[in-house]
Amino acid sequence: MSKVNLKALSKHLGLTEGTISRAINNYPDISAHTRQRVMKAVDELGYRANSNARRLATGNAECIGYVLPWQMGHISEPFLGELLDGLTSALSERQWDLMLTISKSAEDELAIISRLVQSGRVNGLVISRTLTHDPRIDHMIGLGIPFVTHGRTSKSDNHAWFDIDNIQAFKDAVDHLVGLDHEKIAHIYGPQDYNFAAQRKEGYRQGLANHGIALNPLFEVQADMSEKGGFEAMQYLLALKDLPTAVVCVSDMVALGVMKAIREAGLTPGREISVIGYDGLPLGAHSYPALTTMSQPLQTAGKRIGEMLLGVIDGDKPTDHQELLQASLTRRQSDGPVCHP
Amino acid sequence: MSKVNLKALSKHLGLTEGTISRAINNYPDISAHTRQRVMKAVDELGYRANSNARRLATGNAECIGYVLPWQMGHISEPFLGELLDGLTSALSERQWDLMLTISKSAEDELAIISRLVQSGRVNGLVISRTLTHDPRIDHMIGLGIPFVTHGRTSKSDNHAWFDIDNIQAFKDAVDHLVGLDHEKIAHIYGPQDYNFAAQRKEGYRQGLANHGIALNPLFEVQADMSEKGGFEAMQYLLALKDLPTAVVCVSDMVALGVMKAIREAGLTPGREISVIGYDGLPLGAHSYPALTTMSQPLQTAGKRIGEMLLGVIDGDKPTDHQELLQASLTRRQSDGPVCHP
DNA sequence: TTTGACTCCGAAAGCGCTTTCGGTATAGTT
DNA sequence: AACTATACCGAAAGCGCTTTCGGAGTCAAA
Repeated sequence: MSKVNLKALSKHLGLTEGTISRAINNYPDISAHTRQRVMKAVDELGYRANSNARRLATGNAECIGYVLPWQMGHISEPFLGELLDGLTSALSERQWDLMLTISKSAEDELAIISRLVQSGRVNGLVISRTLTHDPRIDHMIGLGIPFVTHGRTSKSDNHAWFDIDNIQAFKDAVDHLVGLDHEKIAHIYGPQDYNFAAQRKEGYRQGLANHGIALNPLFEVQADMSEKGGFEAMQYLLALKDLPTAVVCVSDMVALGVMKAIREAGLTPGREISVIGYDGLPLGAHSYPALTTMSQPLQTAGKRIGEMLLGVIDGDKPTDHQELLQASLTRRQSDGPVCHP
Repeated sequence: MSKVNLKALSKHLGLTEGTISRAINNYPDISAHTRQRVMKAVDELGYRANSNARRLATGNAECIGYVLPWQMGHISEPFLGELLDGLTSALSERQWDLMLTISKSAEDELAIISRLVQSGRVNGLVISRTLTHDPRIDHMIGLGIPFVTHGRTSKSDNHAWFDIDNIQAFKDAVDHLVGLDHEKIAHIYGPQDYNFAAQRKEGYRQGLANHGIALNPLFEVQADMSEKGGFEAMQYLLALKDLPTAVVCVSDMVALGVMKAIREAGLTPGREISVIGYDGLPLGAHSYPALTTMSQPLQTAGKRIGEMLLGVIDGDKPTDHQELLQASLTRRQSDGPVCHP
């Protein structure tokens, strides 16, 4: 079975390749009768336009790229699936493709972006895990490629982004704990070059300040974004003379490690020490105890990001596509009132 | 800044486009001197070949597709990240791309495969979560596209695949439990149209048979591949008059739900009822209690699959790329000797 | 000097599609 | 009846690259 291309169709129908192309692409200068004939032949012969030829002729890749940071294979697990699901569903309506790349280093990442863009492989990009000062953004602006970031940076006024209100989320978490009479509230935060980690820490501090609670420097401890990181950070906290009665964690994964450390110290999360996570992973419902967490609307994030990017590619002003969503408290069993021994 | 393409380079260097192309692509009929000149200009002008033109001319997409089953956004989270990481790292050596698609239904999935292949977007495919009778395989064979499956089917002799020895893994799990004097061993299995789920159930049964333990039909219960599924399945088991003393689960996620059900029944996983999972997720180390599990070598799976696919695309016999790896027991705290009250 | 063998590059034909432009047939006007 | 307008399709250029082929030079061997 030889390739069924326009030439074959042309021979089969006795029409020019150009005419067939216009018929398929709904040009107005094709009669209804001819268009039907063409479509029938397309079905029968199983014709499908060669993407690469089409892309070359139109200069449109019909494809967007998602560049994942290196070392994110682990920390991203929670939202990677959801995000990809949303992204592809947004793209599928136009039959566009999603190209996925994973960088091995920061420089590598810029190189990948250049390659993707300059070789015409994609006409839009999505990046995640934005840094407070993110070189990727200037790089993409310099390349003139449409893009949407998942997360803001310290100055995100001039491009499209999707983000969760991290500051508010952690203020809310602190509010909730204060409402349970907690005052000795610790925070396990992530690497501060990640903007979301910086924002969450800021939200924690603002939350304390709102209630006139003085910041205890010993109660702020940094951790890797993993269960192990949380476990080790909590061990540090547990070694303090004056223990916190609550801990807000930068992520659910970290919180799981935190709870393990608490259990191993012979204490019970949610009783002696309350724990609040962030992400709202379904997983947290089955930990011990079930994790109270700030849930972010991940299911829609990917889809919205995809739609926003398509909008920017279509020529919308990037600044018209900036969306801030709120997280919400999902209360389970890892929080409780202060335990007065 | 106008586009820097071969024509621009040609004008700049006073060489023909064809000559420049051959110089860049290391044709032997280009003098060292000329090649240096060309490479220098390439660097200076920042030339990068247009992928779509190149793909059209060569008929090579330099891209492979990974088609994820619908509804897998959830169940795949554990290995999705790892697998993608491995896949892309295998591809990056050749500068190939990875195209990701997520189907919305089974028919949709076949349609996506057809589209990707017939439009020349990819020259190879990877599929995961193979079914016992998997229509995708015949479909891909019919299309004549190189592919590698992650997981076998009931008859996988004629194509390339990568798989874990599920039967052996679950025999090993049963062996381990029998070694701890367990006899009343239950199995929570996944949907049997998934081949891996069928294999694991078979391994469980063989394990019992090897030790002369009669199969108790009440001890086999099906669950969705999620924490929730495991939770509900275990609730069913806990309602039996004669409780099992151990449960082997089709996956770690299921096992987490199982342990929660056990805890809520006032029992302790690893004491009254041992629990063994499958996957070896790092996450399991921080559950309560830490989950004993059969670990599969996920870190290399993606990379091997990528390498195998490239081999098949290069013309290797698909049957030369079949790889079966063994899982290994990662013992933590959710298993223990039989508890005689 | 002629011949042969190389070396190196130019010329040109594609890859399969899109899109503009122009031309013929038909319909609609006066 | 002649003229303008409209509907519809053919012709051809072009997207940017690859690859084959042949030919002009060079050099050594005969």
